[in-house]
Amino acid sequence: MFHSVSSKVNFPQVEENILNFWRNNSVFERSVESRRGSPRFVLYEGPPTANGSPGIHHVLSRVFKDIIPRYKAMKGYYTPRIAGWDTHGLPVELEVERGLSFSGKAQIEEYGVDRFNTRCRESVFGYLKEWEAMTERIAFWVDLKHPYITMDNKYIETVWWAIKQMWDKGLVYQGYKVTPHCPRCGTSLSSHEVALGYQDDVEDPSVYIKFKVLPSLALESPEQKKLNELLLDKNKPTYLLAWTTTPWTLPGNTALAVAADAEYAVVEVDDEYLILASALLEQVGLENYKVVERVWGDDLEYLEYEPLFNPHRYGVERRHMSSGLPLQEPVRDLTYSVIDTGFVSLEEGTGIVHIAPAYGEVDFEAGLGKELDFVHMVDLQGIITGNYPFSGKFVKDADPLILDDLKARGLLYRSETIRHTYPFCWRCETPLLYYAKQTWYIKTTAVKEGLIAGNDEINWYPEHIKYGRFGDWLENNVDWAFSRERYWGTPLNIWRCESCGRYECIGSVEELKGKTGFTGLKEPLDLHRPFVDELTFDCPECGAKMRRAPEVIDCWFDSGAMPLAQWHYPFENDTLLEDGRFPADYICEAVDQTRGWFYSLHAISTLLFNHPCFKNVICLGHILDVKGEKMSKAKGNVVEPWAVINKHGADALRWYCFTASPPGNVRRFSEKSVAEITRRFLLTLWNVYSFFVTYANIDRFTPDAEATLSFQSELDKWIISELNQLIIDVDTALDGYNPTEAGRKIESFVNDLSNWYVRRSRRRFWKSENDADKLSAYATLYECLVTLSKLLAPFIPFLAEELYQNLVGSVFPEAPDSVHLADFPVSDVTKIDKKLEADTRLVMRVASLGRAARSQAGIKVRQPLAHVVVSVASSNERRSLERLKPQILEELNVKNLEFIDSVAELDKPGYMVSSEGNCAVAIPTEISPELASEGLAREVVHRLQIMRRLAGFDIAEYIVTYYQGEAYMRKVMEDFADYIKQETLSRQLIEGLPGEGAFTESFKLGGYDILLGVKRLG
RNA sequence: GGGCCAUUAGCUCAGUUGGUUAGAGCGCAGUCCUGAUAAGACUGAGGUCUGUGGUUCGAGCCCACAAUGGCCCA
Repeated sequence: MFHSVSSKVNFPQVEENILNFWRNNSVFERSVESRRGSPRFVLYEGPPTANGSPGIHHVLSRVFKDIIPRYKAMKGYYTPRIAGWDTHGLPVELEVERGLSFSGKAQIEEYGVDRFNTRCRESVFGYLKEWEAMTERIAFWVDLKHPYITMDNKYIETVWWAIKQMWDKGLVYQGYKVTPHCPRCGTSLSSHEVALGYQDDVEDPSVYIKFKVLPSLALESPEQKKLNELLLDKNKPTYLLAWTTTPWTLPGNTALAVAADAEYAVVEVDDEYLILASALLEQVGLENYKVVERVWGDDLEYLEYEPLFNPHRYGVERRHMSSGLPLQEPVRDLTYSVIDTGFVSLEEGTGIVHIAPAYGEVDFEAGLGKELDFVHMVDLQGIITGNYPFSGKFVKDADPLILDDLKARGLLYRSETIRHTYPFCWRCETPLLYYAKQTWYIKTTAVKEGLIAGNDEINWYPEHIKYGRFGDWLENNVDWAFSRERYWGTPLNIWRCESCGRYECIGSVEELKGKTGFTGLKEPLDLHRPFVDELTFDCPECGAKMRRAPEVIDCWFDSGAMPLAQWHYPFENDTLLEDGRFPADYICEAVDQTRGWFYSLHAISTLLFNHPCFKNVICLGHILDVKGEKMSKAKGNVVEPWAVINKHGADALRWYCFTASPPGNVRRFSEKSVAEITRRFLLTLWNVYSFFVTYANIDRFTPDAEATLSFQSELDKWIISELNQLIIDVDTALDGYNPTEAGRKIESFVNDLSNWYVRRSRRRFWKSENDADKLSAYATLYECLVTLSKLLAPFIPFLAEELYQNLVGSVFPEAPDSVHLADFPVSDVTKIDKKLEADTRLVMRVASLGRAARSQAGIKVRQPLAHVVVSVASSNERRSLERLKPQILEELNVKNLEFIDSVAELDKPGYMVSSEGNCAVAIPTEISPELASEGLAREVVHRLQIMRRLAGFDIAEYIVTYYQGEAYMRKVMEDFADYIKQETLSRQLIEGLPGEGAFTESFKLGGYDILLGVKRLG
């Protein structure tokens, strides 16, 4: 006996019970261990940070991470899955800073790095319990008891090892480079972080500045000489007109750039001359002034001008951009010159570009190329240094003061504002400053070819990411700025000699401890700041003290090193690269990880081994709200996963994730869709299951593993054929990392099973004799349900388990006690009959048309008709229908099936035709008295069935039926007595008043009055 | 400014290598069926397949350009 199954079901409750079963019986662990020794299938879990509640998008990625390993396990692979937690980085620090109401690094230092990092350490697991609960509840099977954690000493040590490998290959360098810098967080941002924070429509100054040109002796060409004559005119000074949107960089100006091959005009404006590109005269509004001279850009080269702010006058250092940036002596009458560069735009501005090497990437490059001066007058907090009138101000606040100063000196030609796109810090929304400073880099550009070649071997789903978003990113690779001037992170493992400046990279704790003069160690060892900062040793060159560089490393490096660091490679598990644990077969994250984790994994793996570390990747689209807008706390449109799970269950949410839309697309999430999934799919499946169990128990059906289904009807053969085809389809789709297609195929099968197989087989299940046909029906439906439970196990592990345990567990004690320990079904291709499948589709079509004809004629299906007339495209189809004739007769409640050659023959009085394409079906509209009586008998049966249910009788319970009515009705009751008795499980039909305790009702059927009563037997 | 993705019924989505009259589910209106009943069937309304060109005997599908939305980059 199966345990009884109500058609009413509370999925979340069923799921909770199954969770308990899995927990109490270590089913996950056993599902892994039972396949030990088989080939491995490796999933890398991209570590989330548990310092906030998991969102619906985390559910999406976690169920996609789950389904493939579950499938592979059932296919026999050994597939341990290790959880991981990302614990370092700016997001964590910012969360802690927020909690402490800090506004910058100074407060952290004051508070103490020790205490601050302790807070970070606590914060990263603030929501661990909730993450673990959610992970378990949605049945993401992963080993939560032994996770890798990026802040563990062992994890850090592997990261150190990895950096040391790169160091030894000469791939780590310290560059004086302009990087996007967040003045609030006090650190550089990597290019992928910058990408997160662009804002449109930012209002900034748009100003035109005049740079006073000085006469020169060095000018030689005729044009230059003419120019010089103008410059010698003491009454009319000459200015180069330049344009900028960042006035605060003007004190750092050390050159002006022109385009050598562009034409420039000298315009006489009132009592001064202005120089700018001819092409931009109109745009700047100078087209109506007199052009006194036209020259080429290269004539302007080497022209000297007065700096707007002589750095020496304002107490700011001036360095020279030759090797080592040597400090320059004060010069009273400092001049700068015009240079030619390739990047001067003639689309906007003036065609003369202000160059401040400290504050722009191209400016810096130009500075290196032309050996310009380097003037840096802003500190790391974005505050102007020196003794300018605007010193001490934040750069953006200094902008208007700088402009006032220039205006007072007559050097501001025009001041406006523009709206453009500007990058902001993705965490704290402070405008980023492009800022020259020393940063540690990994020379990823050295392995660019390897990155691209490695990508060729990776399967991306969807495919377009491969050579689209990811491929483009690799093609445009720049070196990885991987150091951060922060506190909570893997400390950079580079030590520097205080005296001679020698650097050394340390690759392990052992190596560090073995250094001559090593000191500062406190037990227990904690590799984090500030303790690691205390670890010093002697410089092997000069004997002075070696101190650690103050930076920590980008947390993306942490997570990207997980293939090795989760195993503490190479300090432990040194066979990792050969024993199948590397590379991963599968990873899965959302599309924002293209430049995040996907990249850091790929880069580190390529740098170390010149080999990709993942073979297949599903790249998920983002989840939007029901209106297609991004979910955000501010908008209040964030969907809380627990609410959905508690109401509809995890399986419903999982099935939604897999089948609702292609995984790579953006998806609009609504709870309504999950509710629809439940109705459309889960309840349909449940109803079939409940139907089966109800009747199987009545008939004491016991499946026999050895039995051959030799008595199968055409209907049975058909659904078994569809089932075996389904196994192939699902297997193929999952093997190709396409759960969506696989799930949709299952949906379609369940629909056929419910709405054709079960509907057409119902009478076979409730007829009284236990004959071969009935057994065949049970065995067939049983096989479908058991196979479905296995096919569905990776998708909806709870419901699959419920089906399996009841259908298999209660009958076959020797079978695995969980569907997740079972093997994936194998298709028996000999049972696939394509002809029968096509023929059955045709029958369905004819039945559908027949019902349509009945509907149009207004004749109930309950009313039997003499025949149905069908016209089909070919004699083949006619033969097919002949073969499956019983299905049509029963479905349409007709006595006979007739064929005609052409639709035209049907178009006559007395018939109602319905057609589609080459197929037409007609029913007679005349009903003989005999058929009318039979129809009435069926009507009586129908009413009695409803009464049985209303009276609360059991499905299999026998009753006595009473009736009283007009003569015609009495005759119907007598003529069809056997039929009525059989259908309604009535032992007797008694004419007369219903007995004591009977449930009675009276009806008017076909115009005749009748009183009916039903009563339990004794 | 550049790149990628999407755009098919009110909503969510299918739509094979280009080939009859573009489909499903939900929702809506109506009818039916029902011992799976918190299901099911049928009918109806609802589509210029985002637009404009092009290739072709034939385009929802291929090409070009554009629009809208989303994402990424500068």
